[in-house]
Amino acid sequence: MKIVTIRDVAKAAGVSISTVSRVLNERQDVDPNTRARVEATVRKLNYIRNQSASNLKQQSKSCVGVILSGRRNAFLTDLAEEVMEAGHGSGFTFIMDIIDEKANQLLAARKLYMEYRLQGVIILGANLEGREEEVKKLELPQVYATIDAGFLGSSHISSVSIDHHAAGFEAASRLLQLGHRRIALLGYFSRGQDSTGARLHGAVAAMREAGIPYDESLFTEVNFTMPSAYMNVKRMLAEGRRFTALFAASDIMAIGAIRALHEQGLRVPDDVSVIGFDGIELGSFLAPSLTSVRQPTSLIAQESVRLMRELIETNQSRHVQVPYDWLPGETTALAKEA
Amino acid sequence: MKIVTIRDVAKAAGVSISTVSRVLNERQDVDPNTRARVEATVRKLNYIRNQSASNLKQQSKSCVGVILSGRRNAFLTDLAEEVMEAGHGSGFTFIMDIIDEKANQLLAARKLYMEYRLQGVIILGANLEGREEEVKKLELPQVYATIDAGFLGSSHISSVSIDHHAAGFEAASRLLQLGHRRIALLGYFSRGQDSTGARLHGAVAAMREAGIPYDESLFTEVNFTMPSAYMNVKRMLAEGRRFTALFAASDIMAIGAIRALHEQGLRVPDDVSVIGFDGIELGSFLAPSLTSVRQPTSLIAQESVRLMRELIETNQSRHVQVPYDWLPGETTALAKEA
DNA sequence: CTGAAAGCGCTTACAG
DNA sequence: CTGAAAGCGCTTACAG
Repeated sequence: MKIVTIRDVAKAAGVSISTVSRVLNERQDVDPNTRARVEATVRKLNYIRNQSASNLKQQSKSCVGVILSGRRNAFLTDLAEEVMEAGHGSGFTFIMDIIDEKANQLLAARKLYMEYRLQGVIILGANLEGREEEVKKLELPQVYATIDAGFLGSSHISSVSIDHHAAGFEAASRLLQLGHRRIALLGYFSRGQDSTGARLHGAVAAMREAGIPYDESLFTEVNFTMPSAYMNVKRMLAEGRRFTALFAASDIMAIGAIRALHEQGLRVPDDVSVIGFDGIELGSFLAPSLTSVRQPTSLIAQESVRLMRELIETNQSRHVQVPYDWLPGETTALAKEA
Repeated sequence: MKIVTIRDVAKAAGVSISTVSRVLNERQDVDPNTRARVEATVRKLNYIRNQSASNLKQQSKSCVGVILSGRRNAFLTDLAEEVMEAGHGSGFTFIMDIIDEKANQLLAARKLYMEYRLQGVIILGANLEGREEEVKKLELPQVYATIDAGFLGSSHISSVSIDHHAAGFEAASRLLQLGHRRIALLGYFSRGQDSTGARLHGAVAAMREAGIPYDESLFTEVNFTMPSAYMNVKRMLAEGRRFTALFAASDIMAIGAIRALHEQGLRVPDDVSVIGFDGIELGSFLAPSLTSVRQPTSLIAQESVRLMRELIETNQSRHVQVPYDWLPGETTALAKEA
């Protein structure tokens, strides 16, 4: 395939490459007639700009990196899509890097920044636990989506998230109101500086308020995949650890858990109530549909883009909290004992 | 953040940038001592190569594009991941473009090719129906995964796929053996040059062989999303179009269909048997688990990479067929009437 | 409003 | 085995 360069376009249109470049970059200081002629030539020759060459020079372009931790996390991939959509509308160009869930997001962000000369990086679903110093040393505009990074106190870092602790508190409260006393918890159980830990800590707080002490035997550590949730719940059941309700820190984990319950002959919600987290599309198409806590994907995406713009244009750091929704479903019911 | 360039590395290591470049590109004509010194400097300075600059020059690099049609298609996103994995091991660099399901893959391929000076493009989940000319005009090495592009007879095009027609035939045969006579079909119904059409045509052929003529009222056109399958099956049921089995051209569609059946009070598989297609991970975690036809993701991924290599290195075009697996599940049962 | 020229950070013949 | 130099295709002050 013949490669058409800006030089070919310039020659064919009878102008200099500077002028073609101006037209391509939609600068206003071009004569309308010239512009029209160049545009026609671009179309006729099927010219497509070489991104590498363009990026090499153009440092001021609003090219932003998006780090997606874990491609299997339906919530995050949805969020990534919405971020790109929200950004395209307002002139951002994105370059996305999908990394392993367990990979270091900060290293990935740094690498992407260097490789493509970005203006900043939006990091989806990060775990900042114990990485305060590392994050602060990364001196580039960062926006963390789904986690509150305010505690870092960094001037080049913004974030947008729901109140994970409150959401976890609400989920557990709903189960308590239905009469459940033995509630299993699925997820990571960190100190709570990350979103997942905060959800579980919130749930534990609700239980404690209801006079139910934390029962370690009802917690099982699970990474954010269906197989992991499935295996761990299966093991819990095999070990005779019984419960009438289960709160999973993600919908995907809830699905794996439900399968394990199903194989054990336990029915959802008749024998065990289940609440997930995130509110992914799939949840509402399951039978029974999944009860969950919805994170407002579009809103988080829009805020991420807005925060990135503020960080780039006015050097302003903010930490935004957005509301979550309770998502009623068919996997929760009154506890049998009640 | 300070940006470290190849010049900085050269200065710090006391060599020329040519030498640094040689080390970075793992050329063999470098003194071991010099190499070690440069590598140490690279690490010390945390140098990361500017991809734009590198790509601008280096046309011979094995950079391959991957076009993913539709991010919501779990099978294709899995496949994409496996392709990148298979390729990294063998020295390919990938640049992925996720486009809308309805967007033109060929335009996307061309654009990606021009923007990044690729060696070729791997296209996942394409529909070639009625685009023979357009595809052939795209004079760049193309590998189509999941569809047989042999009919194009193009020397710069290879492909790898299962026999979709046979797979569809088998799915329907299984339902027929279970005594089903009224079998609903979900998907696109094209002339059969695309994978989805072939699956449905295969199913129809099986039914015809069993003496069951094609009943248009049992077919519903659905795009590859859960909501679309859900809505359309809901409509079928509302219109009183009854069936005892359903074959969906993808697992995702099967899930949407099952939800519609559930809401109508029809139980799966007691009242309606369901077979999906693809064999995505989620299927086996549903309760009941989804009966399906598995496309061998890893194998398709590996073949795609191998075919691309052959196309680039030896200019050799091939069309490979890989086997599919029958994936037994819990959504199929004997027809009630039987 | 337009063009000639410098330069972005690399890679790669070429010469030694 | 190593370095100086040309050049990849663009963008962007600068001058007019």
